[in-house]
Amino acid sequence: MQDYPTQTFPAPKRETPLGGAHAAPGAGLLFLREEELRLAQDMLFFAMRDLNAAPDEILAELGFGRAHHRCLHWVARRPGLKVGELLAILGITKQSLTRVLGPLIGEGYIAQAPGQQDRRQRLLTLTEKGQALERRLYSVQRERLVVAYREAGGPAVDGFKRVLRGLMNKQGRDYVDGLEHRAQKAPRAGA
Amino acid sequence: MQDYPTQTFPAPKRETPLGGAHAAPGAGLLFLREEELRLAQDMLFFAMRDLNAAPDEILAELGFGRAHHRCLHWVARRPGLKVGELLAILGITKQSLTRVLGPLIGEGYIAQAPGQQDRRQRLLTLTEKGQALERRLYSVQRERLVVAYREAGGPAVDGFKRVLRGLMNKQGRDYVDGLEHRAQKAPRAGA
DNA sequence: CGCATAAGTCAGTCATACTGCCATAACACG
DNA sequence: CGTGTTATGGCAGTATGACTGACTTATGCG
Repeated sequence: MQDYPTQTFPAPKRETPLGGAHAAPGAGLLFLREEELRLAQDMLFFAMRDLNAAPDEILAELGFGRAHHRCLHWVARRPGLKVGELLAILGITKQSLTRVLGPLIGEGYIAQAPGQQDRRQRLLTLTEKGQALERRLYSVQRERLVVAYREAGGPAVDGFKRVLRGLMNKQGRDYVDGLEHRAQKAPRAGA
Repeated sequence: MQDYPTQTFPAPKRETPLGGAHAAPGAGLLFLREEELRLAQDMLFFAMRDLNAAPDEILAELGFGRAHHRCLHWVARRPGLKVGELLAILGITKQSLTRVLGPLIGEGYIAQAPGQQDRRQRLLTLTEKGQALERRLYSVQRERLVVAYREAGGPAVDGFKRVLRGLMNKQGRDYVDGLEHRAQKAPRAGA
């Protein structure tokens, strides 16, 4: 892993000579100003960088990378996932997936089973070893998520999810909507 | 770029045999249940994947990648940024940065100028060409952000930022707090 | 003057993506 | 039953973005 300095670099300059371009669209919708959208980019960058740092360390010890984490995560989330479905979720090519999935299967983290209706399919599940690793990776991210969620509070979490949902394509929305439906919770993101 | 199918894969299984582990921590804090935190991971994955898709296409045409986008973004955000500061933000090594920054400077997207107080420093700024590209990249992400923000509404955006802030390390928080302070807005995330 | 700092550079490695092409097994339909 | 399609797996080659370690140059500072 990489130990980038925790150094607090000097406060931002804010001389951006671009500030006035699409600056104030709706007056009432201040959160649509350029500066707010730029801030969203900044924050997403920092959040993803810092959220992935801890899992990356664990993965590096085992000779794995983020791609392996993504595989483990999605197989954990959807046991019995087909290879083709995993490809559609990850948005990578079959060959790229093979190089990640191969070692995970070879080292006994993920198991394959032929589909019952369609025996061409290889349904993916986590072995006990795979579950152990995936839970370990989850739990270090969990710590950070719990702190952030608890500090922010329920309504903020709700807003967080509403915005994230809006950033996704239909595929992702269908997935999360399906989850919420199954969980029979109060619908929070009105389609 | 990659054209993953918009295919809506079948609804999730939800047989996860792990559901009961840390399932219900606080009763009143339902958003801290395992399923909620897993959902956060899912949604962040989809949101980042889909938010980056459009810029990736533009970058690919020019022979660049996401790393170049990150450079352009941060130089746009903080004109006159020092190389060392950029390294601290990106969290990569000098050598990795060189390979990204080199072509951007060589092809005239980013310019360097010696620091006035300290002439060892190379202060980074966007050239006009660089500004044009960066704004093009920004604007395609902007579309998606605007839709998400507008659909979600102001309070949701506020919650979105609160949670993201909680996911960051101190470095990022100092940065965004500095921005908010400079913008003299009502403080929303109590430190 | 001597050490520290900011930045650049060289050489080698690794992980993760890509493309194109081919193989195998199983399903599906006329 | 045969042909075409689908699901998966594999090989060869390439590019990007990350890494480590060691070295150089220019500058700042005590």
